[in-house]
Amino acid sequence: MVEEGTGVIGSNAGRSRSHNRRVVLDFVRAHEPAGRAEISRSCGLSIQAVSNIIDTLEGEGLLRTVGHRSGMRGKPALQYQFNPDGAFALGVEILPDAMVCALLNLSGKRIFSRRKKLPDASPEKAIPAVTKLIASAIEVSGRDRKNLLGTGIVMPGPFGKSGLSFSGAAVPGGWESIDIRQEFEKALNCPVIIENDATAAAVSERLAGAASELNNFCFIYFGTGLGLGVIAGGHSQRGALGNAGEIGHIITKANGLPCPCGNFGCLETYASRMGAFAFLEKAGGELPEGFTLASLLEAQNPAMLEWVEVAALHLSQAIGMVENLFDPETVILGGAIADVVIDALIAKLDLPTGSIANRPARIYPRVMRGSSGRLTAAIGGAAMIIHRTITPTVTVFH
Amino acid sequence: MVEEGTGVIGSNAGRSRSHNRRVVLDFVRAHEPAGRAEISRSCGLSIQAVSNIIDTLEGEGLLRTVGHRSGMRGKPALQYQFNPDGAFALGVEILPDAMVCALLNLSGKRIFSRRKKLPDASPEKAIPAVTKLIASAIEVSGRDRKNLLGTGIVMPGPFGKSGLSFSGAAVPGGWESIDIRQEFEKALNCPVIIENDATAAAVSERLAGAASELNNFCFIYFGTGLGLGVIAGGHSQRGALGNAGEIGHIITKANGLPCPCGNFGCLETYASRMGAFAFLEKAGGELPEGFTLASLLEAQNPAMLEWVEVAALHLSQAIGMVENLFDPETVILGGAIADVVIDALIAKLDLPTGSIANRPARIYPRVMRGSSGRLTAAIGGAAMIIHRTITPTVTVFH
DNA sequence: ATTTTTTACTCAACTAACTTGAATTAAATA
DNA sequence: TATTTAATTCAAGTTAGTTGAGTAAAAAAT
Repeated sequence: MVEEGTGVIGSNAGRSRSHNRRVVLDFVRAHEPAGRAEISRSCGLSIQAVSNIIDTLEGEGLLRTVGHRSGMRGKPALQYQFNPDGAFALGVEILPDAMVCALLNLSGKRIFSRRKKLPDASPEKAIPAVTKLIASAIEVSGRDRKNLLGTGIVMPGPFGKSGLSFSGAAVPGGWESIDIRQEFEKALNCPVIIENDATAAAVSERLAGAASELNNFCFIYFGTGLGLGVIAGGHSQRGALGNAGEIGHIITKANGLPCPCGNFGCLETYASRMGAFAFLEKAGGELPEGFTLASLLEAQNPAMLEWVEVAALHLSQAIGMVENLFDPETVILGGAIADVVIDALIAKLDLPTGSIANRPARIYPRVMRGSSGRLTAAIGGAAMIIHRTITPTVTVFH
Repeated sequence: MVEEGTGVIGSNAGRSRSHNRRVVLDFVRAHEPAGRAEISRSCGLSIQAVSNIIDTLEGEGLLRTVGHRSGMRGKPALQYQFNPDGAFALGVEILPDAMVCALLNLSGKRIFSRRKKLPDASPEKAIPAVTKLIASAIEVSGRDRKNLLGTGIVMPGPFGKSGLSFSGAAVPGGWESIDIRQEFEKALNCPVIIENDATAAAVSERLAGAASELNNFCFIYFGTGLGLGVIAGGHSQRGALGNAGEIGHIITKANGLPCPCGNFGCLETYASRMGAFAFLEKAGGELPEGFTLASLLEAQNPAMLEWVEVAALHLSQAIGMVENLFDPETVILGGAIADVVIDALIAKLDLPTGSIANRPARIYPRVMRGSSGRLTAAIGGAAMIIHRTITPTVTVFH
C-alpha cells in the first residue's frame, strides 16, 4: 500500500519543537553571533519561543554566549554562537585501499584527521577497522563519546538496488548484499549516515566552506571518477534511488574515448584523475619518479599542460550543462586532487556566455574552488551529521 | 542581512495544522478512498487529530464520504475521497499570439478549456485579456467563484533577474520590469502562481497523469523551445533564480547548428518544434498546404522521418544525461506537439545502456509519453494551484 | 443464536509548545 | 536627568495535538 520511505508525516508539539530547534540552529550557523530578538524576527517565531529554545540549547552545551552587541540604541542584545566543543561528529571515507577519518567540532572545524591503510575493503574487514579507527580518533582528540552526534560514512556510489558500479576502481564487492547503514550503526553504536563523496563534499562546503550562505549550488567532485553533489533549497538531492549526480558518465564527446562503463566519450575519461593518468601515459613522455599531478604542473610538464587544456574544455561543457539544468548560485570544483590542479583547470575554463548563469548581478563567481582539499570527503561525512542535526527538514517516514 | 525568499521558518500550532491538513489531503489524493484510522496510521497523527481535520475538510466541502469499506473484521471504516466539485483551479498559458485557459476540479479533471487569440501579448493587453478569459471560464462552467483556489499562469522562462530570454519567439518584452505575480493577483483577485511550461507540465503529470505516484521524475516539454521540469522529493525544482531546467540549450553537438542564444549545437536546434520546422525547410522538399508535423508523419514524409531520426538521436543523449544527473524514476515527454510525433520520437530513441537508469527492477519504463496533450501547460498551471493546496511543503519566507 | 474478537470512531481530560501582554533592564539620545 | 528605543523575562492564555475510556458494528468463534 504505502511504500516505506515515502510520504511526509504530520506535525505535533514535539515535532514542532524539534523543527524549531533546527531552525534556530541553522540561523545561528549562518549568522552567528546573534541575539534572541534577531533570531525571533528571522525565524518567524515569538521571542518567547526562541528564548525557551535557546535556554535549552545553552543547557545542552550547543550554544554559548559571547558578550553583548553594542553601538545601537536599546538594551544591548546578548549574543549567542555555536559552542564549538559542545558536540562533535566523525566522518570516514572508505577507499579501495585506505580509510580517511576526520573529526569535526560543532563549528565545522577539523579537530583531528588520519589516514590509514586498508588492505582489504570488504565489509568483514572494513567495518571492524573503521570501528577501531574512530575509537582511537575519539581517544586521541580527548573528546567525550557522549557528545558524539554520529558518523558519516562516505563511499563512492552508486548504491543500492541498481547493483551497478561504474567506477572501475570502486570499493570491492560484498557491500551490495548488506544494509550498510544498519551494519555500521550496530558496530559503531552511534547514528550513521551513508553518502557518496560528491554529495558529502557539497554538504561540507555549505557547513564550513565557500558556500556557507548558499542554498542552491553544485559541487563537482574529483574522486576516483567524477561526481556531482547538488544542494537545492538547502538540501542535498539524491534522486529516486540515491544515485543522482553521476556526472562522470555524461558524454561530452560523441564516439570519444572508451569508458569502463561501456559508453564512449564520457566526461570522466577526460576530466578526472583517472583520465589525467591515462592521458599522460598515452602521451608517452618521460615522467619523473614518484610524480604527482601537482608536481608535473609545477614543472610545466607539456603533456600535463595539454591535459589541463583538454580537460578544461570538457569541464566547461559539463559546467554549462549543470548551470542550465540546476540554475545554481555557483559551481564548486574540488575533491581528491591538488588545489593547484583545480586552479589550473579553472583558469583554462571557457564557459558558454549565452547562459542563464552569465548574469550581470552575480554575487558569487560562476566557478569556485572547494575549500577543504583532499580531506573533503571525510570532512563531508562528518559535516552531513552536523548538517542533519542543524538543518530543518521535511519529516519523512523511515 | 537575511535575504528575503530564503530560510525555513519555525512552526507553531497554526502552521502545524496547516501542514497536517496538507498531509491528510496528500494522502487522500494518492490513496482515496480512505478511512480515518488508515489515514492516522500513515500520516503519523493520532486518530483524534485526523478526525478533527477531516471534520473541518468535510465542512469546507473538500472531502466527502463514499460509503463504508466492508469485508474486513471490525467496524467498517467510513471512506473519504476528494469532493471533485468542492473547489477548482484555473490555469492560463500565455503564448506569443494566444492564451489557453483550463479549469480543473479538485480531482484534477478538466472541466473546461478554451484557446483565444492574443494579438498583443504585452502585459498591458494580456493581463486584462486573461482577466476577461477566466471570468468567462468561471461563468460558462457554472462554478462559484468563492471555490476558486487560484490561478496558475504559465509562461516560457527564463524569468526574473537574469533578464535573458533565449527562446527566439518567446513572449514579447514588457514583462521583465514588472512583478508579474503581483500584477496578476491584483487583476484576478485570487492567489496566483507564475511558472514555466515544463515545470507546470511536470506537476500536472503528477497530479492527474502518468506520474501520480512518483516523487522523482523529469518532464521534457516541447514548447516553442525545449524545457525540463524536475520533480524531486515530490516538489518541483526551481534553482537559485527559478530558471532550472533550461535543457534546450544544452549542447548535444559540438559546433553544430547555430542557436539564437549564441551557442552552436544546442539540443533545441534539433529536437524541438522550432528545430523540426527549420529542418524541413532546409530539406527543401514539397510540403503540402497547411501541413502539421503530425500530418507529415502520417504521410510518411521522408524529410519528416529523417528529422525524427536526428531528433531522437539528440534526445537520447539528453535523456541519458538527465538520468545520470537526476536519477529519476522515469522521464516523461510531452507538450505542445502531437502525441503521434512524441510516440515516433520515443520509438526511435537509442538510450545508453550503461546507465544507472538501466536497472532490471524498473516499475516504470525509462521514457513515457505525457498524458495531457497540447493543453498540458494550461492544465499544469491549474494543477500547480491544486498541488499547492494539497502538498505539504517546508514553509519558506516570502 | 450468542459471545468474543477486532477494528473504527467519539468524548472528555490532559499536555506541550507557542503567543500575547505587561513589566523590567540597559544603552543611546534629547 | 529624562526620554526613547530595543532586548529580555514573567505570567497568563490559546491552539492543536495526545491519551484513555467508552461505544459501535462487523466478522469469527462458540
